[in-house]
Amino acid sequence: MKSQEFAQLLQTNINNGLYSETGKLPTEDMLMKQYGVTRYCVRGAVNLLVSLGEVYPVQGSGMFVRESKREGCLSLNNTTGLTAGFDPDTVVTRVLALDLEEADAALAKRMKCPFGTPIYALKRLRIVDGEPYAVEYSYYAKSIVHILNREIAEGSLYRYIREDLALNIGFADKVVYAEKLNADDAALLNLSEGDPTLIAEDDAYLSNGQMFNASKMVYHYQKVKFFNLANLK
Amino acid sequence: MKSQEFAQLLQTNINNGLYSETGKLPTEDMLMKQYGVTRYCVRGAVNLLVSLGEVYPVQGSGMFVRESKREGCLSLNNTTGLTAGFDPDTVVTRVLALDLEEADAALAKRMKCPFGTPIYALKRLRIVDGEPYAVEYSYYAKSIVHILNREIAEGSLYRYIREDLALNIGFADKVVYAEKLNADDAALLNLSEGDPTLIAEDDAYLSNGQMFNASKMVYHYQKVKFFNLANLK
DNA sequence: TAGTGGTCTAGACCACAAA
DNA sequence: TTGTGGTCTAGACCACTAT
Repeated sequence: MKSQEFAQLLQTNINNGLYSETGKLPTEDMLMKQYGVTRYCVRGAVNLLVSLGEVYPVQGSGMFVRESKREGCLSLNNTTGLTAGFDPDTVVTRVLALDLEEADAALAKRMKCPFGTPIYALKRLRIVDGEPYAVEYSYYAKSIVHILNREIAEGSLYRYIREDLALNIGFADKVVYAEKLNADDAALLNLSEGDPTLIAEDDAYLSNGQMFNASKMVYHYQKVKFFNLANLK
Repeated sequence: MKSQEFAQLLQTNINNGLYSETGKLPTEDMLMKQYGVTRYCVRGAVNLLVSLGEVYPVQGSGMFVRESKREGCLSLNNTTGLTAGFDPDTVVTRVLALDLEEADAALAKRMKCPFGTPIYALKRLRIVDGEPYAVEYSYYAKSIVHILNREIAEGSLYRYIREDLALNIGFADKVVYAEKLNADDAALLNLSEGDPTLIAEDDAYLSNGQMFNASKMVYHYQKVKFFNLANLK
C-alpha cells in the first residue's frame, strides 16, 4: 500500500472518530502491524497529514489529532473555487457571461501567456441554499481547456478538468483581501454598494506547472470565512 | 547534514536567484554530489519546500521553482501576527491595554482552558511606516508565558516566546473573513465606521500541542493582503 | 529505563518525460 | 532509450517523553 493511500485510510479513520477517545493515533509500530505496512509507508502517510494540518507529532509521545475543522469555512489549503466542501446539491451556478477572447496585454500578463492567446472568459454567480454566495470572474486557457460551454460552466469546472479532461491539477497561488463592493456585484449578492466583500484571487496550475486558470472570487462577506491550518515550525 | 538544514540551504539559494536562469533545481543526483548529502536528505528537504509551496516536482522532468512571492503580502502559512515579513525597524507597536485576567466562560472556551485560569489580555496598535496597520486583540496563557509586561509587549511576542522563553511554537489554526469596522477600531486605523476590514483570528499552539495564544487581528483593508501557496493534489 | 518519534544508510525497482 | 523523480526495503542509531 502506498503512503498516499494509507494517508487516505488514516484520514477516513480520523473523520470517523476512530481516534477521538484518546485524541492520538496508534504508535508507528502498531500501525505497521495492524495494517501490514512498512515504517516508510507509515511515516510518509503521517507526513502528508502533518502538512495538511490534520495531525501533529510529538517526539517521544505520539501523534495527535488536530481537531479544529471549522464548520462552514472554506479551506485555503486544499481547494480552489467553491464546490469542494459543499454538498453539490446545494450549489447552483448561474452563468452570467462566457466568451472566447484573445488575450490583450493585461490578460496576457494575468494568464502568463503570449499576447493574442485564446482565453475563455467566464462570469458566474454561485448560489448556495438559494442565497447568492459569490460572484466569480475567471479565465481559462483554451490551449488546455479546449472546450468550455454554458452547460459545462454550470457545473464544477474543477471536476470537469480533473475527471472529464483527465488533467492533473497541481497547485494554486492565492491572494486574499477585503474591499468595498461595487454596485454591480452588490446587486448580485443582495448587498449594498460600499459594503465589505472578501476577495480571493487564484492562479491555478496543472501539476506540470502550466497555468490554466486565473480567477477572482467576490464573496458575500456575511456568508464566507476561510480557514487554514498553518505550520509555524 | 539534516534535511531541514539542507532545505534552508536550498531556500537561500532560491532566494539568491541561483536557479532563476533555468527555473529549476539541479537533479537529485547533482545535489547529492554537490553537497555530499544522501538522497534521503535531498528528498526530505525537497518535500519540505514542496509543502511550503516553494518548488514543485515533475516526475521525469525536474524540480521547478515556484516564483510567486507576492510583495507586501502577509503569508498565511508560515506566520502568525505580523513582525515576520517586515523589517523590524518599520514596525512600531503601541500597547493600548495589558491586563491579567481570570478566564470567564467565554475566554475559557476561546483559550481551551479551565474557568478561572490566569490569562494575559492584550490590545495593541501595530504601525508600519508610520501608518496604522492593524488593531490586535490577543490572549496569552500565563501558565506558559509566565511574564508579560508593557516593555515586552512593545516588541515581537513571538520572538520573545521563541528565543527568550525558548519555547517551540508548532502550529496555528487561522480563520479569515471580512467585516464592517466598528467606531473604535476605525478611529485607530484612520478609517470610517462601516468601512471594510480584513480579520484574522488565530489559535496558536506549541509543538507539544498546548494552546498558548488566541488573537484577533483587525487589519487596515487597504494595506493588507494575504497570500497562500496551496497544493491541490 | 522503556517507549516513541526523528534521522539516516545503502541499496533496489517503478513511473513518467523528453529526446 | 535515458534521465529524472517516486516508491520501497531492511535495517541502524539518535532524541525526546513519560514513568
